[in-house]
Amino acid sequence: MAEEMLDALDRAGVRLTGPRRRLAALIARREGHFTAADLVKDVGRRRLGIGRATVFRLLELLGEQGLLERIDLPDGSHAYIPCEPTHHHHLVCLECGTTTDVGDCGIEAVTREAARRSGFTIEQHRLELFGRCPNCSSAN
Amino acid sequence: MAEEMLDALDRAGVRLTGPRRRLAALIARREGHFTAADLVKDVGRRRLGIGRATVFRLLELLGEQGLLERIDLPDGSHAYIPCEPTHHHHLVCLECGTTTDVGDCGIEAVTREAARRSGFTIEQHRLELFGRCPNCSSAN
DNA sequence: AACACATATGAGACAGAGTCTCAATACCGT
DNA sequence: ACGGTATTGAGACTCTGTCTCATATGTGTT
Repeated sequence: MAEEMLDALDRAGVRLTGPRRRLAALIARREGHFTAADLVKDVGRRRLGIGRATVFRLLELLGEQGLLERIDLPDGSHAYIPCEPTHHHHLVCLECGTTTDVGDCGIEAVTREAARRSGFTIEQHRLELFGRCPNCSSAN
Repeated sequence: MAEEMLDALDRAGVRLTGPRRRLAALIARREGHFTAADLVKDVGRRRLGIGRATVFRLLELLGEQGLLERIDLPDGSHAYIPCEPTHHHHLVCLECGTTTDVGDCGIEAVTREAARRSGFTIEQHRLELFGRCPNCSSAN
């Protein structure tokens, strides 16, 4: 997972620096979504001495490579989810933060229908699903 | 439109104060989506002397009444759209900012399918469509 | 029409997210 | 090992949104 990110960065032609390796490791060991602030806190807790700006810069880089996607939580804050660089949507557990990807579940048909009704040309869409994961639903 | 908002506020049992009336008028004359900052700027330009906090407070109130919905633009910033208080989704023109509502276009089926595949219990979803409105598409 | 009091207001402090600058550092091809 | 360039950390800065609190303003009652 951390390897995967570093490979992608290498392929993108950026340098594999110490801070980037350490951050990749931190991200890899996270589960579910996390915010930039979470990462910054991790950095502080482990006294890695990595600056805030560097954290944001890596998040942006990984986003560009499609290895991380930024989602908008229901409360309006931003979070990141590690994921494959293919088009898909996210299912976020509101209780434990776990996320799962779901591929195309017929959303294409929905956007086509919306385009037909409105006359709009649709260029991008965002679908986010929130609920409870199997664990949290049953634990209840 | 401004009337509609004021009626709703009245029904909600809040006071119809001067600042609220003036803000409702400002919102009513806007087209498409707008940000809190846009409104604050309007207030400043017209020297209405309405505080920032009051603007945010009214946006929240109108949101609670379902007359305004907050959406997340692709760039991560927040905007508001005046709309009817029924469940629906938004189509946002990336060029001129116009928005249109689309009702249920089959999204229910999509969420059911995602729930089946993942085992999640889905509680809420957010679908936002971005593209170009008929005008902007033809103007090209 | 005036009252009484809860609600709303504006100003500005505050908190948090994210960006920018810049001098110092560290990667990496040669 | 070297040199040029990309990257870094620190901290200033901007922007969004929230909070506090003393003051002002609606509104139901009289």
